[in-house]
Amino acid sequence: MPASPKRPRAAEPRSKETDLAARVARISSRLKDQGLKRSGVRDIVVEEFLREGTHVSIEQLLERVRARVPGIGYSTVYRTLRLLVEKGYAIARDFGGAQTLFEPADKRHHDHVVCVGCGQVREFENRAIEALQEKTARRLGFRITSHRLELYGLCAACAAAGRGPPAR
Amino acid sequence: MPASPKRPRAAEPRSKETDLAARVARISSRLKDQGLKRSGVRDIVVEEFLREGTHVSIEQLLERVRARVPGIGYSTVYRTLRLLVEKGYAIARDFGGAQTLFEPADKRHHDHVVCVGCGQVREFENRAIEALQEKTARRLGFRITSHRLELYGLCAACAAAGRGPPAR
DNA sequence: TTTTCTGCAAACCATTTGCAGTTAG
DNA sequence: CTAACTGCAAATGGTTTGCAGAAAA
Repeated sequence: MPASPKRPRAAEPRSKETDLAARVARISSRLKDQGLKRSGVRDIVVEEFLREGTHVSIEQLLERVRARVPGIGYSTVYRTLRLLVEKGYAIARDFGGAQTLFEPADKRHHDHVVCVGCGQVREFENRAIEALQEKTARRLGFRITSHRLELYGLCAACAAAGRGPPAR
Repeated sequence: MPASPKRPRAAEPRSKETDLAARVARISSRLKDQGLKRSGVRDIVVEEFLREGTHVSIEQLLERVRARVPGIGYSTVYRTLRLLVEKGYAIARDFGGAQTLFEPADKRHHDHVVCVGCGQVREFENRAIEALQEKTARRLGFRITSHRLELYGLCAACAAAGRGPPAR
């Protein structure tokens, strides 16, 4: 018989796309459980949002979605993202720029380093810092529910190029 | 002779007001050195801003200044605060609320704990956290120029009262 | 059918800016 | 006089909302 494609022994390796579709379906179905109606347009927004994976602006997202749903308007993207944030599927981040950036909520907790030269955002995680935050807050009588830690500076490339913050 | 008021032996204790006036004068004079013109209205805005000392919104500040300069408009306060920020006399903070809050820049560096129940903002300083931030950033190839650390949670009073974040 | 979703245009809201008159140097 | 300052009203720009028609349950 002709050589059939080898498959890795453990689990069928779901393709990125299959995986994406599954995540979209899961969210869509949970929303339906809450009385909302399924919508093709919304599914596409959610899919493109999840595909992006990190720190998208409404505008960037709109652009990507427009490629598939030419007539879609700003409001739908705004409304969908607000819904995702409300339901806990997305996190809204404000890094000081004009617009809000969004990222999927199903990632590990992390903080951000932002390059003031090129605007790139990198993530990091530091248990020691978190622990100190907790301790500090407790000392002040606060019970912390969330925090925000952002480091601003120049990435290696920008520092080498002598680039600085965008002209003011 | 009648008992004259005792004065502490070291230095004449400048009153809060005298001190305030001096700080205003110093800023005003430095601004003049840079080609700007002195202005009574601006001096008052600066004075009320410094008197407040922490985390004022434009609106709060406008209210205080209006008590002394009834006809003053929003734009003047906005322009003055922007000037103070540009020249390094004020720091603009965005704690997630609608409006920007301002605080004098001549304070020690510090971070903030914000109560999501009552909105109060407390300051703290933690060298250990700062050091870890530096180290973390360096590991990622970044040279940090500034950072932002905010802890959000409930203060003791709000926790006791079972208060939560403002109704959504 | 009934309710949610969607696109469009208008509304919002904090902040900025253009303009014409006022004031400091 | 000249350039900076001020109040006002209009403009900005990201985000939200009201409305009427389209689509899902």
